[in-house]
Amino acid sequence: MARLGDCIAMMDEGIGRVSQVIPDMPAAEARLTRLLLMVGHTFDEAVEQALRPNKINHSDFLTLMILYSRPDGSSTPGELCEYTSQGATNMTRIANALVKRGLITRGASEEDRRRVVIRITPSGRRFVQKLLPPLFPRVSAAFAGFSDADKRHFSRLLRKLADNLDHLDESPSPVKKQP
Amino acid sequence: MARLGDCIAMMDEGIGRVSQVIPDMPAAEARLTRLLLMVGHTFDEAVEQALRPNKINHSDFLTLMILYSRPDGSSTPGELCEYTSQGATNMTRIANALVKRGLITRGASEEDRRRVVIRITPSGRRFVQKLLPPLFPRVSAAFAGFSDADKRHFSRLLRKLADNLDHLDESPSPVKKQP
DNA sequence: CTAATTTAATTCACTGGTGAAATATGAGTT
DNA sequence: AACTCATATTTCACCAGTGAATTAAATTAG
Repeated sequence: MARLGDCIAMMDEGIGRVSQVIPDMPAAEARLTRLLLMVGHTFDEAVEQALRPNKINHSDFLTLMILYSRPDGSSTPGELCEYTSQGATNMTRIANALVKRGLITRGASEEDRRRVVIRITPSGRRFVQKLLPPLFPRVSAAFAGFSDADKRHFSRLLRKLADNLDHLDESPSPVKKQP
Repeated sequence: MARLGDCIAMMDEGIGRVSQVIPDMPAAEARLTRLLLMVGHTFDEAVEQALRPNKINHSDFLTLMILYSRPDGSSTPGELCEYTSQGATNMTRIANALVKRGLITRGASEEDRRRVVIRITPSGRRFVQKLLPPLFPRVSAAFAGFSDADKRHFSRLLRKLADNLDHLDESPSPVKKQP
């Protein structure tokens, strides 16, 4: 597989050429978008690869981590869908897989019988505690050479992007409401 | 679907709680990793959504864009795999789809008859030229509020991350080779 | 020159994820 | 209470992407 640096160099040149043919393209923003997508995708792959020895995939792991991080260790499919950005369909599959491995339990809710309550098991907690520490060195290595200021800036810029994305579809011309 | 800002808030709290149980976790880096993955994923979705009216998906579009950006408008499946981070299997499917729509042609290479030469067609070029401009406002909007310095910093940090990722698996302890 | 190895692309079987429809419960209205 | 309407989850059919095996051509070794 090509190194990411080579892909980026190639993308830089490509956008340079395209922006000569189509001059009103926002080339700087297009570069940043491609850059973000490429780095994000590679990060994703790296996580998937790090999890593979544990025979768990990223979305199953993320779901389990959310349960682990909850004070009461429980949630519902609907809520997990929201926070994992997964569709309900896929959450059913994820829950099936985690139940089969004994990492979570699935039970009916008392208050609202449409709801299903998902809860991490002791075995699930042990699994997380065993799985996490080996990931730490790679997580740290990914940000090697980042100063504290770099980390703050990066965090700020990503959060700003998130905010922009949240408002992308509302008010294409955000004229202030007339009072 | 939950707003990204809510997912981020929830992630922040979750990592806070987990890092109390597992104190040697690199919490700042874990936060940045999750942030990057979440924003990257949402960007991906936004692109996919913007492309949907044109009945083309992200990887098919990316492949076509690479061809479009080439001076000679041609490449090979192997090369496209490298630069799109797609497997060869999937590139076969992508090429099939684009050929069927008449956006590219597929022919045998003269020099190396194992190779297949893929070339964008005039119709493919028109398709790209028609498709791109409507994307520009959203691309710009995603980076609303980014100063030029912000963009430079963001670019620098992403490229640094890319470089780190390229070296993640080589030399976990980068001791200089003994001469 | 022939045999063994490597490289490029494809095919096949499978995993992961999505949209639309089905099922079941809860909530609001008259 | 009976009738909508909305919500939560699951099922079904399909699209997208991957690893292993296959085919064919080029390269290297003997």
